Amino acid sequence: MKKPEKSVNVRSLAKKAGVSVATVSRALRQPDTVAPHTREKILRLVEKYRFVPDGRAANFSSQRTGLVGLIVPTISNSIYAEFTEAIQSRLQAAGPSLLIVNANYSAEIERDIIRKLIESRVEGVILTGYRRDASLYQLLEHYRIPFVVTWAISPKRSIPSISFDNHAAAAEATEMLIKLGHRRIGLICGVAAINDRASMRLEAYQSVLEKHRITFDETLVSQQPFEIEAAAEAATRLMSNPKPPTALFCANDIQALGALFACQRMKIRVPEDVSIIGFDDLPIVRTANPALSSVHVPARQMGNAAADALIAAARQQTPIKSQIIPTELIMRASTAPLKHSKGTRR
Amino acid sequence: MKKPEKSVNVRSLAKKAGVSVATVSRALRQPDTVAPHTREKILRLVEKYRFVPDGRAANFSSQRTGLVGLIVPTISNSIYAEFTEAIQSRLQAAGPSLLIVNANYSAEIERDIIRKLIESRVEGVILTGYRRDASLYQLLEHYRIPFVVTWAISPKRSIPSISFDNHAAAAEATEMLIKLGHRRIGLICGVAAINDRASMRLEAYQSVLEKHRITFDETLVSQQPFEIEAAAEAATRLMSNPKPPTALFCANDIQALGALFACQRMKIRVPEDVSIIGFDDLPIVRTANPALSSVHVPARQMGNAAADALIAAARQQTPIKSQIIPTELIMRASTAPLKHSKGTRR
DNA sequence: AAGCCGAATGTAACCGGTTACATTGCCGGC
DNA sequence: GCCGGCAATGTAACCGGTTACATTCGGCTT
Repeated sequence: MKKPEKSVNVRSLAKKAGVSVATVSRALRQPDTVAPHTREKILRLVEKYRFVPDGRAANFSSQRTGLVGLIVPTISNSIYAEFTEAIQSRLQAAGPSLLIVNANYSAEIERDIIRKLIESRVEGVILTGYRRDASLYQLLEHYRIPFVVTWAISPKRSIPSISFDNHAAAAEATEMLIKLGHRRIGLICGVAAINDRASMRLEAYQSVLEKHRITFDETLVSQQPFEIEAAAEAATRLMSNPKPPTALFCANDIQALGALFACQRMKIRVPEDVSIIGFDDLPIVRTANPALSSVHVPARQMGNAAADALIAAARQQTPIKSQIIPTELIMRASTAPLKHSKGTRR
Repeated sequence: MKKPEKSVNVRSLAKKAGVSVATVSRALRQPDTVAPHTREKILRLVEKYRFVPDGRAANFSSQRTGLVGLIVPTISNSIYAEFTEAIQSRLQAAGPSLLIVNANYSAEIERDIIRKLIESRVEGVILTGYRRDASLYQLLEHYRIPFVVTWAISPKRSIPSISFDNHAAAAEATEMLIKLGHRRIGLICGVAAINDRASMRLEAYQSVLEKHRITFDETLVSQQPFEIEAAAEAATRLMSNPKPPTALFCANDIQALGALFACQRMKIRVPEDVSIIGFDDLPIVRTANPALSSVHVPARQMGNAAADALIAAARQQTPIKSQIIPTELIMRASTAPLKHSKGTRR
């Protein structure tokens, strides 16, 4: 009762064309090594039978997959879209295809993904963040799969990273708010326990406060998943503090927008009553009212550099060199010097 | 001078364990068909040598890939993120992995992608929009790869689609604006020539105007790529019209936000001076000020249904049934009845 | 005319699991 | 004591291209 349908393959095609399998394969891969007449006869048959060679067999046999894996924590945030597009266009120019996978901020999912990528023998992996089980890095090394960490600087020499410096970038933003005279500075950031980028930005915030002898006030910090609604609620809570902050540093632009909208609802003026600085510099925050100050993140360059590095590593056997790409704090209309309104602390 | 490194595989492992390759394979795939003692000996070796079986060989040999391809026009718009996540979680429960690819609104890229998906012998393909070369559908059919169109209802019976109705949804929004008394209604939408969803929404807008005997004014329509800045500029242009529209229908929420921000800049009040309706119902428009009215798109259900349909089609050989999923026009604070101010506004 | 070269093509091994089928060995029933 | 039957394991074909190496043959050199 089985289907008798033989799928067309190089052997059946070779028979029809009256040539050998090697000739068919060559006609498709290296057309100029086949006599024009033979080649055309074969290509006509390929067309006629709509032959699409089995890529698995092809790269299984040739021992090359032409695949690079990219693991991002989410695809909801469009900052990763820009990053992904940069990687994709670089890879496309060089050959390999990109396998985009979404780990959803889960270490377990990421573990499974990495395993699957190794199973499919990808020729490179781009990781987001450095914090993960050491055995995963060992596995990649064991299979000689070049990999590179992005969006975070790896603290270990053996783990190459191509990234901007989260700590420095967040510190710069916090410093700027202090320079503007702010002392009560709220922080809305991601959940540090599951997100090393959030954790580094939080650390930077704390260390800058400490440097300026401003006591850390836990009630001014809110760790939230990256959903605008959650951020808006967090901002509402922070601004309802008996001694509300005069500035908010949001370690993510989605959260900054949530904070902005929440302030507008509460009739708290930005930047007159509260200054806001975001992080990522998404196109949307440039267009918002007021346009939000934000830390510009070099997503595109980072993607380009990571892709180039992997391509080079796959070609030669050279190890990947770590790079640090600068960020830029872009000041727009959402930040202003602190006004010393009477009756309040200074 | 070649590397002497033999990668570990079932054969080398079998030798070390003193068993046959079949036993190794079974120890990994069907552990209970192997005697506990043997199984543990093998698993210990797998652990020791960090053996990760070659998935290409595995699914090449077993003739199953466990792969489903998803082609989206962009990953920048977070509405696709929700859709993608729904698909991913359904597939994960059933087994297959999801290959996400970004066609970037380009027919050529999409053509290459479909070819590559066929080459890798995916077991299903989820497409966005129905408008594409017929030969691509034929190729998929020829290779017996189940596929389904989403985000647009396919006009052909032979092409199954699981989608909401773009025409009906856009018509409902336009009707609502008319019902609120608006007669001069601007439209900002995607580029109809490259985007069948945009084109259907534009058509719906036109047909509703016609139904209400409102003459179509070309200067009130702007087709734009989905970037907030472009939409903001378009809105600025539309609102600078000597006879500006009293309502804007934006066939995409990103564009609606751009329009909202542009109006705020121009000190045009929303909804007092101009009503805005968006499309997609992104979380961000619910939080914006004013919260935007928008056509809620069933991205999650559509993703679930599409994934389920492909899984079913792959299991049995049943063809996929088309489905239409309802949308819902959600009215929020950005829309108001037309005020009959004579001559002036503001 | 013998010998050589290179272009065109053919042959078959190979990539690394999977799996149908074969084999082995042990137990219990009769 | 023989044999059926089952559990555990082994053997080897197979998936479908790729490619190293072999072969064929026409033409050119000397």
